[in-house]
Amino acid sequence: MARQKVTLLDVAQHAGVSKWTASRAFTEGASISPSAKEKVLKAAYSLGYRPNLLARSLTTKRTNLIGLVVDELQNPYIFHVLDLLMERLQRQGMLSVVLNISAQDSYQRTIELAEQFQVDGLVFLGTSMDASIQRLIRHDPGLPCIALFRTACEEGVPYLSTDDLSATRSMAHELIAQGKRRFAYLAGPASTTSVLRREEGYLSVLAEYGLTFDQRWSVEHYHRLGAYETIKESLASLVNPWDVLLCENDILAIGAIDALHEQGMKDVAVIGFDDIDLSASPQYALTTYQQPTEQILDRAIAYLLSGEIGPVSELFAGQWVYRRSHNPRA
Amino acid sequence: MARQKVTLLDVAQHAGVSKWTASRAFTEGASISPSAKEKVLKAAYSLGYRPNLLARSLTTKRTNLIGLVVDELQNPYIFHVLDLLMERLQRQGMLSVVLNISAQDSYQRTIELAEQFQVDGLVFLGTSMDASIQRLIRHDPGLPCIALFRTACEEGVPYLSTDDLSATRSMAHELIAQGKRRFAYLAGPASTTSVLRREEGYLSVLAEYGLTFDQRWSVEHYHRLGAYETIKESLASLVNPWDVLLCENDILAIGAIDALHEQGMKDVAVIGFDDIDLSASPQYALTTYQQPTEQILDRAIAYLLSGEIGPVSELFAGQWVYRRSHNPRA
DNA sequence: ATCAGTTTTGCAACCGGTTGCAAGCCTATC
DNA sequence: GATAGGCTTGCAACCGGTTGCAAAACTGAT
Repeated sequence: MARQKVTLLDVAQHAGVSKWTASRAFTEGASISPSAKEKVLKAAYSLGYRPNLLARSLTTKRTNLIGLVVDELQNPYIFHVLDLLMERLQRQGMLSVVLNISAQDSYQRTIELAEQFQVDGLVFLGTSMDASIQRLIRHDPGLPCIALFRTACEEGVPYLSTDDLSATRSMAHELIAQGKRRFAYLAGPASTTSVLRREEGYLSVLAEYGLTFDQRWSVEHYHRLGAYETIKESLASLVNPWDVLLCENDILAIGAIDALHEQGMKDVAVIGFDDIDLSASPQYALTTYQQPTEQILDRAIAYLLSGEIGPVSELFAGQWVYRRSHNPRA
Repeated sequence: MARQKVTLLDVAQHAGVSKWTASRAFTEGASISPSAKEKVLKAAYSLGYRPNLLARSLTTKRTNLIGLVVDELQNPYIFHVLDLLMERLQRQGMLSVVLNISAQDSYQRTIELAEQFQVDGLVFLGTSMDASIQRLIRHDPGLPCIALFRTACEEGVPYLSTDDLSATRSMAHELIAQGKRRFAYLAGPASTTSVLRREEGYLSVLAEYGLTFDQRWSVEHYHRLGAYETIKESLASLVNPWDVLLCENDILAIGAIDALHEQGMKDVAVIGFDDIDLSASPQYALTTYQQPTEQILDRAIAYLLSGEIGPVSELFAGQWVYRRSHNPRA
């Protein structure tokens, strides 16, 4: 009935050594004779000993726990990243605790919770962040924090992200070169849109040609249905359609395509961002920007593990993936 | 620089009381005078004190950590469940650590890892399970374990799941009543298929009519692309198509529909299972079984929190959601 | 003012490990 | 055969909390 019945002391007694010697058997590079080590390990195995990592963390100050702060888990891309990140951390011997902001009332509370669990690092995954982050940094200067997949960032928190601005600018140039002139933009929730620079990228190029968005919507969640309904409603009262519908990310683009196809409007170009799995489906065949996910995750994990403070806050380049949606008549 | 700079002792000194009194200020229902409690709380606030939950767990034996063991995180439905579960646990003051079997070599190692982190409970999410689970149960009899969304289960581990068998049997009857006779079945990975009873449900009814599957495939992952390719390949050499394509879950059905539509085969009925968000899209309009997700999660959380050993291992009923795909010609 | 009864508080011990230190042992060298 | 030096080991103390117990303080009634 008693949880964690078998403790280090049990192992030590079973092996006929002191608990300190037993402890050393589990510490790599500790000074212990091969024979003692073998005795301890054998005793541990036969007793089914599981070291209590939490007790250990009390003295070592390392918990091997990384806090993953998420917000919009509706977005399939973020979910995919979460999966990859958790798996990689686990391969490095770390475990992830997931902190959902929407389950707590605020950032403040979420971070407090993470601190209480003594996480070794904190990753902000595609979330907006308010000023209370600052407080965290003050409290715990040794805690590596990093924000992923968001460009703008509060001072003090490094970020790793895609170069949204360059990506969208280059696409805008391309579309204009193809003769497109009437653009619409479908944005996500305001809090997140503000930390991406995709809209900015498109707009800045349009401005060079004296253009702007004919229409612009913002949906409350990164969710297919919201995008679908927004575009459907918009189409009902539309006189002449735009040439291109630019979307903040793929899941919105997919909802938009649902609405367009339902109305039989097959010649509006649709552009996404993320390159989620579904975008490759022949139903959608979405032209989109493939984020440099692996690169960003590799960099993030290196940062978390080494605690190295090197040149953080980098932008990485992905690439445009051209599918049918940007040129639907072809 | 020192992590966790401010400790309970600091707070106590700042408040002018002993650390034991300070400790009591944070324990609900402990015997402490209102004035002392106020002093401590004020000191804690001004110092930015964060109780070390891991240190606490040493004596209390509760970590408020729940291990979530996952396997196939490709499956959007499982991902959705994971999200819901994590959020609900967090609202109850518990945090989730996610353990991915594929990151560890085996179940054995995965469970060891969970034990080392002293989780208060273990949830197996839509995973297959081998006999090593037994060993876990032996080691730690007080640890609540529960398997979700899988019907068959090893002895000793309770499960909560959908009544797959009844669901698929009723659909089979219905389809046969509609005159369908030629069936095909698209299964997922063998390890998981075996713990679901969907195929069994369909087959058992077909057998009553002297029927069986004309064709049956198994794809290695619950992934759109695998299903798409399997069906696409199959269609290439197909002489006359089946009436109904039964799929183990929605994401496979969606891949299958991609392949069917691409070949212009619009009159094969497709049936899914799960009712993921995308199934409601007009592109797919998939007829599928809506799992009783909320019920199962409520029950699971009650079990984990209360440790109650009551009547576990229940099956819950969902409902069929009829959309275009089961009757595409209409 | 006294005393019993009830809070409130301080203390020691403990949870399951780790680590610096000093003592013990072994080996090697002269 | 003595001694220096390196390994191994036991010990005390500690990490940041909690808890049972007993002393202390307060309360109110006599």
